[in-house]
Amino acid sequence: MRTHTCGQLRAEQISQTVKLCGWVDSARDHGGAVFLDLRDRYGKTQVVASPEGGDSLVQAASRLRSEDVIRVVGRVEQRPPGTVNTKLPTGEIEVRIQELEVLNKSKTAPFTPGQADLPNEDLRLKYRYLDLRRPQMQKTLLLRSRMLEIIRAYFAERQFVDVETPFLGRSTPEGARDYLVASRVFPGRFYALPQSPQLYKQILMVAGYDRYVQIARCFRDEDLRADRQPEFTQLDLEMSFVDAEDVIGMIDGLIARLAKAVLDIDLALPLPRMTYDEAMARFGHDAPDLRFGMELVDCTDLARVCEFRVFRQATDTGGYVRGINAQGAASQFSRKRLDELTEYVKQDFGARGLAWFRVESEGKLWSPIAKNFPDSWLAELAERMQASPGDLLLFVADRWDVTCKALAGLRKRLGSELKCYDPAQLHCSWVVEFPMFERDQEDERWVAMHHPFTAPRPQDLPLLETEPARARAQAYDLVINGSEAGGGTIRIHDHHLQQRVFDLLGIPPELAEERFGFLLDALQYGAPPHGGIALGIDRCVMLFSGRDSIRECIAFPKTQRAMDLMTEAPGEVDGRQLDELGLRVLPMI
RNA sequence: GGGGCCGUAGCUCAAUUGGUUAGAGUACUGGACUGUCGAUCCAGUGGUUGCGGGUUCGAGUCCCGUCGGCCUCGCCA
Repeated sequence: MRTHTCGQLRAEQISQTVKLCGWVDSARDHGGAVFLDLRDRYGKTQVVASPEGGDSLVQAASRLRSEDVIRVVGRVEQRPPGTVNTKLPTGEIEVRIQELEVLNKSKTAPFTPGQADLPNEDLRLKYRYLDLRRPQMQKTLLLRSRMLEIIRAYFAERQFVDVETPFLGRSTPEGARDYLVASRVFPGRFYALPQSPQLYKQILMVAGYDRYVQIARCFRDEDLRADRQPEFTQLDLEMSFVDAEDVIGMIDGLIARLAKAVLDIDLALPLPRMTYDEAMARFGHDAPDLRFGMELVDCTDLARVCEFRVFRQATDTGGYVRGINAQGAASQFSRKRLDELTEYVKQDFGARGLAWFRVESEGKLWSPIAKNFPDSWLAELAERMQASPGDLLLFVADRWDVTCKALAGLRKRLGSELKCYDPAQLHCSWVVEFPMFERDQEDERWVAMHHPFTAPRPQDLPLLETEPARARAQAYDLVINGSEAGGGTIRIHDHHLQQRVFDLLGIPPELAEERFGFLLDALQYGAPPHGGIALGIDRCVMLFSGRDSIRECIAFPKTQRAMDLMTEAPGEVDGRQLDELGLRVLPMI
């Protein structure tokens, strides 16, 4: 039907007769001549209907509207002097229409790809096919496609085996909420869609496929966020006879290749590392944004010797007083905005409050609470915070975890609002040596921080039963611009150690046997040492393309309530389907 | 489950302290125009202000509820 695409024609094709197909992007009707911008995913080309082609041609062209699909046959011509469009790669030429065929007339669209203002997101999602016509969306999906191409090539070159694992598996006791699929053959029994192919890839290691890779779809029935969708794509891989360094090195190479190919950025390897403890101390977060400073400063020792009731109450009960210095920000934060920040740390992180000081000329600290402190103490605080005139100091006095969350939240918010970094910059690093376990506040038990198959550091083995809180895992997270882009661990390959960890997590042997019996069995049949990692592909595309929502990087994403506005999934089903599955829907109260 | 923002013409938005007939741009329809490229010019159509209730002489505006979208805490091994 066509000889060229709409982004292809240049001066070299002048005087050739060509056939183009595409969507009418815009039409400019001058009565005598009609100019049309014809669009496809490759670009735009101006095609012209003029009286030389006949009155009926001009009439037909004047009836065309945005998003009509047409085919034209015509001659490529040099544009007259002064009418070259330098904004278009094809702007030097135009196609003089000889034949015009309307392949499909479009209804007037609720919005068009060319319009200046982006419509609301719900409308974009309902008419996703229109939204996906926008060059911006096409650019992002093409970038995603290219990244996947590079990833597949990278691992193919390194003898990785691509193995597909089941979608229909069984529910796991820990982790995220599962999406369930009812079994027809076994009424009352359910498959679970995979949260990740974790167990299968470990089994593949036991089976001797010592380098496994898969671009795997994963499902988690949890609440959504700007960077979280209920179904998402992971680059999942696993390797045998490796340690953490081997896996990290493998991913270093991949990230560097992607950065070079996609953004033309040369990343220095190896990517920087930081331990979990250091990340929490310096940034209050296990995925710190290292594009800017504003590090957390511990002032607990100073607080302990002051008389200010709020600080003393925190330190006397084993809490901490930590702060950040928003350099030069004092004048930008009115009383009202500081109240907003206070409300933010209270509401979002459960902090009891926010103490703040403005650094005045001569370096004196001013604050409504300053009268609670002697000048010498304030001077010491200013020095600790490396305060300069014009700075804004913010402090949270609370439990360790609250100071972490609140200050990390403030740091992220202020870093963005104060433009502390170049949004186009790409900063990749690793956070390593995560704790093996964390305390479940409600149930008063230990839960695996990563997952229950994570191997502790060999030197921490004795701590498992004595001081589980201090045991560190052979775990590593890839952090890009303050986002967790992926994470992995070296796995337990010893059956006895796996049992010990299950015991510690309070998973009874019978339950472990029921849920993971096949893995525990497999570990006894010659399981090699192994480990791996999974990267969130959607998130990586988001970070590499500089978008701020994962939905912009997924062709057909779901809303915050996990609905697909185009297909209106989830939908109701026929009573007969429920009968076959032995299911009955209860009325919701 | 909690907190916040938003919902006005097909679309993007405006509408003074609660005050006359809810406006603009764009799209759409009709007309003019042979060099535009966000074409231009003229005219026109288009509204249950998401929905329901309340307060008021009077509600797009205030209050309550509800539906939908977004951000976020919890949650996400």
